[in-house]
Amino acid sequence: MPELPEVERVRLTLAPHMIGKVVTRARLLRADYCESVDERGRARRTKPSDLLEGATIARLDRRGKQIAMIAEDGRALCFHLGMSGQVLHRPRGGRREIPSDHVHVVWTIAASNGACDIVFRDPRRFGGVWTFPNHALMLERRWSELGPDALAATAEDLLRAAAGSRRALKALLLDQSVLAGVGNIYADEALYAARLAPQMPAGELTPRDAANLAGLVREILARSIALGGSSLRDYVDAEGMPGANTSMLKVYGRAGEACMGCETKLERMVIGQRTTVWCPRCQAYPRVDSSPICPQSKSELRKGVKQSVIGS
DNA sequence: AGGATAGCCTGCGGGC
DNA sequence: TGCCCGCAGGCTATCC
Repeated sequence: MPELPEVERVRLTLAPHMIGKVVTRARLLRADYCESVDERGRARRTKPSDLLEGATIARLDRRGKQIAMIAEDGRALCFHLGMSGQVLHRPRGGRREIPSDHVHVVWTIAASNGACDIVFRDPRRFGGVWTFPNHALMLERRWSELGPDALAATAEDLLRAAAGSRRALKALLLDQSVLAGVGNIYADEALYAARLAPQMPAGELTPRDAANLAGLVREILARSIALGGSSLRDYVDAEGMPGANTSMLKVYGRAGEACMGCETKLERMVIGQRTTVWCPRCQAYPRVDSSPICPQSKSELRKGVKQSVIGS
């Protein structure tokens, strides 16, 4: 389930194969997987040039769970991996096996040390690709609705959205217009670390809670990036490598098991159509002053980050 | 208008 | 062995 850390790993592992390189060929194998617009923003059939054929890639950007490819001549596209999307680097003549089913886009990249393909596959097709004649139109059409990137989450971002709101705190964290990049896994993990109940009305968030929660969101995401992301089912980066953050998860996927802090059986509930796992004691609501200590101190988080090397 | 809900889509594991 | 069902969930459209 690619969320911000997994998407960032894809961006980081894709970058050396694409930045400064020329796209010699771009193929869309499934027409309905990509939407394109002309200079006036009107929908049109996708052409290879829309998918950056002939362009030199200037940079790869990311906002939340979306990645953008920006060409030197201004053309731009962005994509979302949805639930099952993968963007894989395949060297020409290489031995690396890539499943050939569910492939929707293939970019061929020229390089002095040999050509390669960048293969976008997405079995469940919850993801997609959107192309634009210029970067500004991409920002306007696709990224303007997104909140600040969750790696830079602040207490103010949360408090602004939470003010007067009765929606569940977890639903707020999952709202991409509040913070871009948090998904079901990291929402549960951050709320557990912050000892806040997922069903708590967002409007009850105090400035102190918000500061703590924002800091934990940043640190949990940063640590996961450093560890290569969380591989639950089929997530791998562009080099086909799974992530090692899965073993760091304290509540996600552990319903019915014991809380690592207090041994209480973790409960499962549904919030906003999403499975939510939480500790009814550590994350008590209404709050209880004498709740036990859960093992997710900031020092422990920092240790996890420092022990890993963040790629550039 | 904020907030909740259906629907998209495939693969997989459990139960029979 | 094989089939059916439930479940996984990011996002958009739609409804209340």
